[in-house]
Amino acid sequence: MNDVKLTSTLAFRLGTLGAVMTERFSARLAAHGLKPKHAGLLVVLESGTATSQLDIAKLMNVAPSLVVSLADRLEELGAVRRERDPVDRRRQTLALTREGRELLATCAAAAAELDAELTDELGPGETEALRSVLGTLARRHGLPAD
Amino acid sequence: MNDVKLTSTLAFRLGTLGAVMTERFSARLAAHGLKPKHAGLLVVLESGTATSQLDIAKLMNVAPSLVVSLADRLEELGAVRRERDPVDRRRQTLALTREGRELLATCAAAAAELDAELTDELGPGETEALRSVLGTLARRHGLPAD
DNA sequence: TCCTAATCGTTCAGTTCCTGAATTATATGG
DNA sequence: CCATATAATTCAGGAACTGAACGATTAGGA
Repeated sequence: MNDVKLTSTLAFRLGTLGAVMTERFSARLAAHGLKPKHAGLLVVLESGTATSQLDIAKLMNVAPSLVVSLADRLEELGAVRRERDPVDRRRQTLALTREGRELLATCAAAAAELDAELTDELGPGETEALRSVLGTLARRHGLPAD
Repeated sequence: MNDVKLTSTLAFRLGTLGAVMTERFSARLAAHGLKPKHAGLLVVLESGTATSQLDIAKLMNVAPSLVVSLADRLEELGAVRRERDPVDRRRQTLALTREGRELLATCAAAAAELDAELTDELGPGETEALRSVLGTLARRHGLPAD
């Protein structure tokens, strides 16, 4: 019988820490009328990886119908423009507006504050190690990277 | 204007990776009739930090009514025994059974498998660095540690 | 050229997970 | 003892998400 402690497992700790972080992130975004997934959508748009709503849904691992409501909200805030693709008129193309880019920068600033809070009592070496490994994992597992 | 990329932020990456991990964890637990929060409750019980349902709720940052249903399920599986505290008969004391301990070990094994999967392409140094920093963060931020 | 099948966005009903308010049982302190 | 506080429970409801159905558009044969 393998005798591993659940709490000292990477999966468990990433899960718990991740939940804490997205909750804090969510609290900050609320002031701007956004939820974490809105920020996720903005990220996808900025990356240019996908513009049609279906592609975005696949990239975000989310139902297409959810992208609709996320996009509705962002359009409402003027962060995103919806345009029919003239080549294939079934497709809706989402484009970041200037306000959208600003909003994304605001989200990034909020996240940076959380980072500072999180690594408060960490040595600079530890912080850099964490940043580096998380970057590697993000790349290896198909998550949005730089 | 601060020019941080949201995707390269620790908060964002921990959130995303954490979501991926708990989803995978959830998928494995499903085979045993459990959800991640059930595992969380088992962890709390094993730690001995809290036995009354209200204390458990506080520790888990969750509504007391949720603990009721989590405990219901675990009792159903024979993983937990509910006993009225004879000193204060309002309190329900939750105690891990042998089956509960076994179930917890099963969860830990599943998480360990996920760890292996996650760190597949990481060097042993990186893996150890990650484990160490996450341990530190868990301790600093009041999350369950060993 | 039609006609059928596929694709995209959208709507909407339903599921899941969780919270907060009421309820019951018990304890505690003037 | 009585008023008030506390523990567990039940239950209605909210937030977030999914999946099925639909309308509009496109594509690919015969």
